[in-house]
Amino acid sequence: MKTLLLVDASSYLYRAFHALPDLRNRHNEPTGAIYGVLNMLRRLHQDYQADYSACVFDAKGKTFRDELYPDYKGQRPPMPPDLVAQIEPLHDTIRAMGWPLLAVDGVEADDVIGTLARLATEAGMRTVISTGDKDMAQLVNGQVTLINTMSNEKLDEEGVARKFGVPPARIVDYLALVGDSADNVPGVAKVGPKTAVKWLSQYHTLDNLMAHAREVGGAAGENLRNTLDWLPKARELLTIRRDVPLPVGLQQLTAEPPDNARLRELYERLAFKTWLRELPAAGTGESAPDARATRPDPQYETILDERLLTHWLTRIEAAELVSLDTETTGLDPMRARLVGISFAITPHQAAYLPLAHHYAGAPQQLDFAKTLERLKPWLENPAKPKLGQNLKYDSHIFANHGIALQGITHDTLLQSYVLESHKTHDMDALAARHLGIKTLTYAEVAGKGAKQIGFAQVALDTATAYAAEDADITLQLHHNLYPQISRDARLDFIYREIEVPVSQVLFHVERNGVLIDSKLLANQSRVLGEKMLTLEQEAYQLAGQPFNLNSPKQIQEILFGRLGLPIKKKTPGGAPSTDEDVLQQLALDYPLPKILLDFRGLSKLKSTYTDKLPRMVDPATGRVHTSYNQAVAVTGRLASADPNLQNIPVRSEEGRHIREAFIAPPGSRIVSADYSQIELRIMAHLSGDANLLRAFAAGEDIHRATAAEIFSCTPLEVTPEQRRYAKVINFGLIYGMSSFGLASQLNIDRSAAQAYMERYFERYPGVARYMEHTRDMAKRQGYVETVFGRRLWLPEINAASGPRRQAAERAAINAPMQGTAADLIKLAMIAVHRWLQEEKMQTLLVMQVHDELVLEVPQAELALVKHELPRLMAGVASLAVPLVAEVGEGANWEQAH
DNA sequence: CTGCTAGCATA
DNA sequence: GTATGCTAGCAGA
Repeated sequence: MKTLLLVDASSYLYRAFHALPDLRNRHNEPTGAIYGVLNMLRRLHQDYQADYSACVFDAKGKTFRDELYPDYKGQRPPMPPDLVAQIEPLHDTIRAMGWPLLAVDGVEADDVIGTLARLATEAGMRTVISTGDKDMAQLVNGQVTLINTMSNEKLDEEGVARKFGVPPARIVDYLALVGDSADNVPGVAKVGPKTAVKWLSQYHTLDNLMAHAREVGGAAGENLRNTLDWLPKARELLTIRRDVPLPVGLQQLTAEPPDNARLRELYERLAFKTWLRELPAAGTGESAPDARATRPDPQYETILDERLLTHWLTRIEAAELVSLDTETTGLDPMRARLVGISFAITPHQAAYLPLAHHYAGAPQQLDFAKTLERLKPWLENPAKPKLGQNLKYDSHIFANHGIALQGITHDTLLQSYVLESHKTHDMDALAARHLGIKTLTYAEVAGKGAKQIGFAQVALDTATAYAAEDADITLQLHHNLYPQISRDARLDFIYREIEVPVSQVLFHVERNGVLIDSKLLANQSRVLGEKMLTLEQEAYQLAGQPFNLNSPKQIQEILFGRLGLPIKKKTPGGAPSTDEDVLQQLALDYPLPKILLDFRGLSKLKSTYTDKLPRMVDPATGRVHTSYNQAVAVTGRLASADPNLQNIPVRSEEGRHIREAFIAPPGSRIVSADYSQIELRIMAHLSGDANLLRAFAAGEDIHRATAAEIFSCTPLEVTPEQRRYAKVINFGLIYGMSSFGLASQLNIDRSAAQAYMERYFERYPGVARYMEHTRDMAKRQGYVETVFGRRLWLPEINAASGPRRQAAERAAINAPMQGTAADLIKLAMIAVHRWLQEEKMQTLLVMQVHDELVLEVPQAELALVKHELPRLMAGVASLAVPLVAEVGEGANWEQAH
């Protein structure tokens, strides 16, 4: 008779987490629960030589029980972050051990086990279920037994009857009467095991007991009669399903041989030293004491002759996926030149192709131009899949040499970002985190600081060790990370349909650059400088001495020391603050603060923008090329740097002049389109609030509509002041604001702010519910999601520190809205870029500013773009509210608004 | 030369 | 109250 071994891993996970000491590895990551579950699996593996086996986990997602009974598992506290953190590595290890692992979305582990046990019984197999959960007793029959690996208790039919007092077939009836506090399913009040067993032995079944409920005496009988409506539902909740659809059949539940290399990596990372020693050492057959020796020696070669180049080219051409990395002369993507290229096709094997190393005694290298020509067809072939770490950068490098890199299929930077946007994604960190490998750092091969040398000056053997490792590690990371993405359809969408394609779009946007009127900015700099000089003199007069108006420290000495002005607030460092808010308050009573405010405003404009932007013009293209960081913002937004084009002034009159310097070349115009009220619309969609949805559907002025609700008047009666209040409240909601924050923003007292917020939530109850729900989800699972399934992790959501936790709660409220907006505009960028390419248009996408796209449009395409752009932007998704994009056009960015 | 703080520009 | 990046000043190399 064949045996199926089923492990109710989720039930052990919790128990191991609470039962075992807080073990940690050297990165201070928790490992105790992993250890406990693995230990149990190893024992089971020894005790039962099963023909088929599966380790079953609960998967995420609501199940039919949540639908049936919203309070299901309601009392259960959210999973502690230290436990959440252990799930991934545990899954990885179990897979590496060769166990079939099942986690079926929307189905609890119990139901997966119930269904498999039925299938096995029908196939004439014996089933052993390893569980710590008494509910499973209902599955026991002549062929199905339970084993509690922690207490070593075994239960067959007789054992169940002995332990519970009822046979397996009556366990569900028994549980319905007694209730299950762990799942928050109530039973009959005052009825415990004793009464339940007594009733069931007298009436045999729950149905029969209910039919004769009238006859049952005592207070418990009364309670029984009061619970008659509930009991069938309780029974349904507690009944383990045996008929759920499963993605695999019994035949697939055969153990694989262990992947010892992977186990070695995992045990090293988890610091399970004993088990590590038990592993057969790679190749040598002897045990390996330390981390380095346990991995196969990587084979890295340097390509210096035609024969080896041909060999690698042949392999690359045939490979399903090639990991690729460039080494360059610098970090500026528009200007850096190629020094060498590395490739990897299988883990632990890689090659470095040096092309431009220049140092005394450098070996002869293959001809730069000829070699690139040989590589070019493969590099430019979209049908040859490529993998890299931030291939947007490598695309620029190749573009600098006239090569258009195509076939970008995977990017580990983006994989890590999609999985864990809140962490860092540099390769050294990824290798340490996911592979337990300490990689060579750039500083180790090229030095740091002033003494750093260019990569072209790095000796070839060192260069090979570094460059080949990068390609190799990237490949290994891909094997580790991508499976984690692909098993979740929504994450896979974010990665494949948003991040990977948008990276290509950003490459083009960066390369396009934007035209700047440097003369205009120089003029503005001169004017600003003159004004600043005047203000400076006035400030010296008022202070009675000269001082540096750019130094908060000196300002603080003058204002609060020499002049004795009142201190309004302190900086986090404890010094008296001189920020805008403080100076504005002081300006009401004193002249100097106003001067300082004006000076600061001008100084910021001059140093950050009018002086800086002309210096950022690329001499080769005559344009400014920003660089979009696609993997820093935890919410999914882009970040622009070198220079930052996402914080060009717009609010002040002088500031807006700077936008006049963002121009189009003769014959073209600047077109800008921005999403209208995107985050509030997303809030309406996410919350489903009827009132908010209606206002957007009707195309109302949303702040006016809000004001009308809060102040109980018609929209027409709303005063400008009331509308301003409503606008502050609407924005505050997006930021997860408290009444305290609202009060300080509106300069009103806290109780008034509280009253406004209460009034708001009265009028928009769906929004209130949504905020509650979001906080709750964040605490439960440690992350929140955008509409498209991007995960936004909140590591501090269950922090012990009150302020930190509250900050995380506010971030949790904001993240789905900011993140969904980011998803939408990324989709829009992809759609717009695709359209421009397909139609072979001359129009260039030149900037993205969170909810706005800026394009440079030749006169001939102007009408078409102005018509199509807002349509494409509005059409990327259909939410419960209409998306609206507003388009403008002008000779410069300022006019286009 | 590097790293930190304060302050401030945007969505 | 959310999310970023950049500047100047300043302290310790």
